Amino acid sequence: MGRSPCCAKVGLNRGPWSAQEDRVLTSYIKTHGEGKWRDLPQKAGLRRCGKSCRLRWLNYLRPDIKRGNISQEEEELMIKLHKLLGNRWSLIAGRLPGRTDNEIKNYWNTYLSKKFQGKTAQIQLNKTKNKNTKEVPQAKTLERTQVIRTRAVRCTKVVLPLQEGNIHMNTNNLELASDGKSSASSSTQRFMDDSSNFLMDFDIVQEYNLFSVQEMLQDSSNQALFEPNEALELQKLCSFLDSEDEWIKNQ
DNA sequence: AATTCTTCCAACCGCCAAGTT
DNA sequence: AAACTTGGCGGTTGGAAGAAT
Repeated sequence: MGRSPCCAKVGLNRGPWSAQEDRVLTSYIKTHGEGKWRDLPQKAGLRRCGKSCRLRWLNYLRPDIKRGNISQEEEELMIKLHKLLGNRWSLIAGRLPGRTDNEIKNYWNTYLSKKFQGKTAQIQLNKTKNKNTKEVPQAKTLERTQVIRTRAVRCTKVVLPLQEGNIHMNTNNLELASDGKSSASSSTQRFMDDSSNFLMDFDIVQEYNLFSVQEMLQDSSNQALFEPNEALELQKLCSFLDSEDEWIKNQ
């Protein structure tokens, strides 16, 4: 009973990957694509756990990965997103093209967390160290706001109907597409066709912090955080939740 | 030059939720 | 419905590399 291990761990390689292992994994994924991590090691001829293969590919071998030299712009974006989302590394990484959650997490824990120590409303930044001798701006301040709590889950099938003129509906009525296509209404289909799935990352039913989003959207310096269509969707979501609250109060 | 200390990050671990049987 | 599997996440750690003594 209980959770079985992802693989038999006996006789498997552990620790740093060799160049040969990297080549084997890269070659296999280029031919067969990602996924089926459990079976991959055996099929590819690697003496590694499937999880380890997945991690190595996602965090290091993927062709679209940028490594190192995090720019000032990326750092500022990281700080803003962390302020908004907290330790939701995968979500933050999703807003920083080419960066992985592991890299963001490491960068935060190594450099940025040291800047933002303390629990007061305003935090002095005084750490300047950076591996690449890049100077980090000093004496910045960061206002602490509540973060939007999201769930670290695969969230691919929750659809938020956000069309203009949306009627009131209880959150229990949020439409769930059973197969991602057949049950999608025109509004949900529109949403799924949208280039941005950003909003689907949030669990609005239980943990959405409306105030934080509204506050964030009102701050023009945060505009760069979102694509125009994403900002629009967030604003629609705020309006929708506002009207939803009103409607519930009136029942 | 040798030793100790510190920093950094790749990799591991356990947990959770979704998906499958 | 329950049991089990899979994929994904965030927290933590071990060891290599660099800095300090």
